[in-house]
Amino acid sequence: MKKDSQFMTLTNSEENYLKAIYHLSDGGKKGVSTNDIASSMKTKPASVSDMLRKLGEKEVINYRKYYGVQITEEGRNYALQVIRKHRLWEVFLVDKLKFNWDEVHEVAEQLEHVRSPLLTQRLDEFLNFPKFDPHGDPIPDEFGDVKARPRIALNDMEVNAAGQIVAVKDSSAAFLRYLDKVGAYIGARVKLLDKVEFDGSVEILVDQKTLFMSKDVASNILIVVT
Amino acid sequence: MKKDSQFMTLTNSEENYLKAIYHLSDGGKKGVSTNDIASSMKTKPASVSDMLRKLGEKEVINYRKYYGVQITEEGRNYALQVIRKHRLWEVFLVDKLKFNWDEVHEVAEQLEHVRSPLLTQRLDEFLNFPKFDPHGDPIPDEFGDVKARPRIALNDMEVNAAGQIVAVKDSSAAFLRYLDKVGAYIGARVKLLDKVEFDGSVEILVDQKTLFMSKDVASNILIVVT
DNA sequence: ATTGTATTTTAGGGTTGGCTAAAAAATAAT
DNA sequence: ATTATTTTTTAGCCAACCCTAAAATACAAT
Repeated sequence: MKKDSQFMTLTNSEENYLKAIYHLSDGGKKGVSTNDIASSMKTKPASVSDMLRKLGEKEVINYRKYYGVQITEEGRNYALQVIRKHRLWEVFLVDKLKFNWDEVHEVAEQLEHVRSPLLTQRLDEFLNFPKFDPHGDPIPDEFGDVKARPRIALNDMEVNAAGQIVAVKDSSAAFLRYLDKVGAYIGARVKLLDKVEFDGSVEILVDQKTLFMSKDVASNILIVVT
Repeated sequence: MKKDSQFMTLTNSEENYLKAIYHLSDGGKKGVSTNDIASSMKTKPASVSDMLRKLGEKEVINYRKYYGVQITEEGRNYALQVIRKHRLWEVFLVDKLKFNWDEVHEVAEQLEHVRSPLLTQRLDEFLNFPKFDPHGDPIPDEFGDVKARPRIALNDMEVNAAGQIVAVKDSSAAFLRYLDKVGAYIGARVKLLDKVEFDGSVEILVDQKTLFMSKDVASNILIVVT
């Protein structure tokens, strides 16, 4: 049952699953597991299996029973349009309605499902074609293209600048263990409190704690300043 | 099963039914029929019966089988809040996103169901607490109170002013037949094209046609200028 | 008052999306 | 390699909301 992606419509629930699958695969083309989807959506694996069958029939994912799923080209485009709407609404809520950046998620989860291409286009225009949302995440354009986020090494941040950890250069087990121990996981928000001239080490605030980090370590952590 | 109206939540579908019932009863306290609800919602009477039972259990309507339904105090308040959201979004779409006034309904039908008291409040603020929507309908405030629309007789309109027929003073059958014949039903949009000094008669545009109307007739038609 | 018509409700069924419990398949452990 | 464990799927059930067909009730007409 092939439907052209231009005219296909998914239910809100299907859109939410697709979004979750998109986020869990995150660039990497490896499959996503049923359990991961279930826990990220706060639902049960049995419900996920059911939904994967449906999404597979609609060809927005490739589904092989007992193995993970991969999102298809159509699926990715569809997901990106939902994400586009979500992030545009977040910008609206923060910039125009004076919401705090941590109050917007739940409301945007509802607004992202409103179906009106004209609305999305006009909202984009009204907000002056923003490229990033209030969390620093990029807003896909109408074709699904995203602007690469300008990423810098943690030790290249300005003092008092804040941002989000988006990647690490060194991915040795020891390094990742260290990051995990101090709470510096991918996605964590960090603030650079001070730079030590002498050895280039930095004092940062991460996961509600302040700590010192050597220049060596800091230079391997990539940040998006927001 | 009594639920306090402050904390009760209805599904989107239940909200739509309640809104339809509210609009069909329109001030008058007489009951609304199952068939009327069905045709106004483009659904079948059997589906309506089912829903009425549910809405009755939730005490937003008084339901007696085989007789009409009446909306309760709680129901009316709930409906007014949905209508409030609908009309605020219409103002947003027209004033901020440059939609035409006849393009907004479908989108507002979706936006009216977004659940976030903070969003509604901030939107109201952002729009500068509008009292009427782009169609001239009043926007209930957070307590459900609506500002009475300033209504004037058709022949008291300014030349080139446009508005909507909201009521008639004379409701004799002959008069109503005449109105029906010329397409001047309640809710119709009219534009006053010219006034004849000599006899006080008016030239108007209604239902895509221009016609002359005596002062006597025009003075019995009440308009809200928009 | 009885009959006929229109309205409304009930009965039964379909779809979507969730659940639990049990079966099946894949993966890990010995 | 076989067994144990984890993961995933199937089977069966429930609730919301819609439908059609048939039964029940109300209303109108004689």
